[in-house]
Amino acid sequence: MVKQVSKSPPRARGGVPYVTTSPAELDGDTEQRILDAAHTVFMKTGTAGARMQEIAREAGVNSALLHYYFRSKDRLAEAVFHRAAGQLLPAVAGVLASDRPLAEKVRAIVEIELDRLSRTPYLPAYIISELAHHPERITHFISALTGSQPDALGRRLLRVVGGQIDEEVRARRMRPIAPEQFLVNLLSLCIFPFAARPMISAMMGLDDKAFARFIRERREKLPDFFLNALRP
Amino acid sequence: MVKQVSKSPPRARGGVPYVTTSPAELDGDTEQRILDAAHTVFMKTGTAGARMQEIAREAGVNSALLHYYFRSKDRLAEAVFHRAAGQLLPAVAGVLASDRPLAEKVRAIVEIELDRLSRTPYLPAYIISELAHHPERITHFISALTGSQPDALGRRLLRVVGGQIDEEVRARRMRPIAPEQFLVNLLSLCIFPFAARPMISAMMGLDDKAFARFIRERREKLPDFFLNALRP
DNA sequence: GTCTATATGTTGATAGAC
DNA sequence: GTCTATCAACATATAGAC
Repeated sequence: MVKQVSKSPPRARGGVPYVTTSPAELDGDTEQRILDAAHTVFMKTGTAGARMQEIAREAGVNSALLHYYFRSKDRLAEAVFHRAAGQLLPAVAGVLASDRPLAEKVRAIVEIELDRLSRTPYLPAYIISELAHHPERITHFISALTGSQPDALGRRLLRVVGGQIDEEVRARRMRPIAPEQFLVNLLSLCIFPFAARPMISAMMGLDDKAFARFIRERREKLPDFFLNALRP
Repeated sequence: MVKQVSKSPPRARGGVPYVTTSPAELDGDTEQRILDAAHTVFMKTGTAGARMQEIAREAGVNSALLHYYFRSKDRLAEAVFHRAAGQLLPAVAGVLASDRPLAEKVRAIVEIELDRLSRTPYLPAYIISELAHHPERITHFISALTGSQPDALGRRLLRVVGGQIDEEVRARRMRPIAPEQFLVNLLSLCIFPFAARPMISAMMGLDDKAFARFIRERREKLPDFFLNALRP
């Protein structure tokens, strides 16, 4: 029942120099292949619905190897989630924390996020679903977003953006809005269409191509929509 | 393997007159209690993660009864999803289809949706997660939304709203926007905060109370934000 | 590191008494 | 309609050979 905590993972990846690509390394080493396979399967079925067997098949290895590298399904799930979480927002956080003008930030975020999500469209649904069923993974989500404590980053971003909003308001270039609402509005408009894609596509009768077109139009029009909302 | 299709469900609910509340009916009849319990459990764990046993416990009955009423876990999941899907959007669809002025529709939808979701905050994550893992349930989602064919309702709404937008644009009261973008923007702003609640709460350090306050502020400010975005 | 074989525990589902 | 008892099918995880 109680497992020894440190049947240490086979090796820490990273600093091995001068390794002439070994046979296993040809298409990425095994651990990486497993992680990728797990990512694919978890994405499609959700962690609870996924079978270790299928992940092994997808990775082209035996299922015992998954346990050799990741010890348990739950830890594998954590690893995958952690990596996935690192793809949703850190670029956005970087832009927000910078000292560029607010309007420029909005344009940059819309572009960055819509481009990224176009490449990994299932990411939002996966993250949302995972967080709904495993609230304890919020920690992973945050730490994937940054190295700092849970809400330290959030607070910093709110302060920075809040400051910029105040400036704009004082200069009569913007109507007041709470920075929390500002951020949630922006993220909602970027992320939700992907999270709710099946719904949206079905309701409006969009096939894959039409959806892509819809997103391209969005990428172009959304920044103005958002910025107009804040004109005084 | 092949199951006879029609070991018909025990009875069709609905038209039984003059039934002096039988003992079982006192706190809702059994089928209803099971459905409610399943709703709760599926919501929390997701369908794949849920256990029939736990649903039975939650309903206060034996797990064999679940199969008596719903035949299989999958059918129970369908029933729950169908009912849940009917809570997310039909009120919105009703407002959109009406002949009220566009601005009024926006205000009504924000209020209706935020009020409803405040009462059932896990609904969006559940629907999103379920649709991501079971694309085949889109049909249920749509038919729960209306009696009509898959995208018939969507098309009608787009036509109505599109017409109203055109009017407003011609009268120079609104800047042009595709009705698809209009609707997705509105729904994004209403629904996403609930779907991504754990993320948002963690990043901004909101407890339950602060989140509720956040939503109340949103209910008040969102309509103007949205309508301002479309000023010419 | 990677495989085969297997232990161990759940889980959805059914049979049959009441 | 509701319960008890039980089955058959998996799924996760480990042992141990190579």
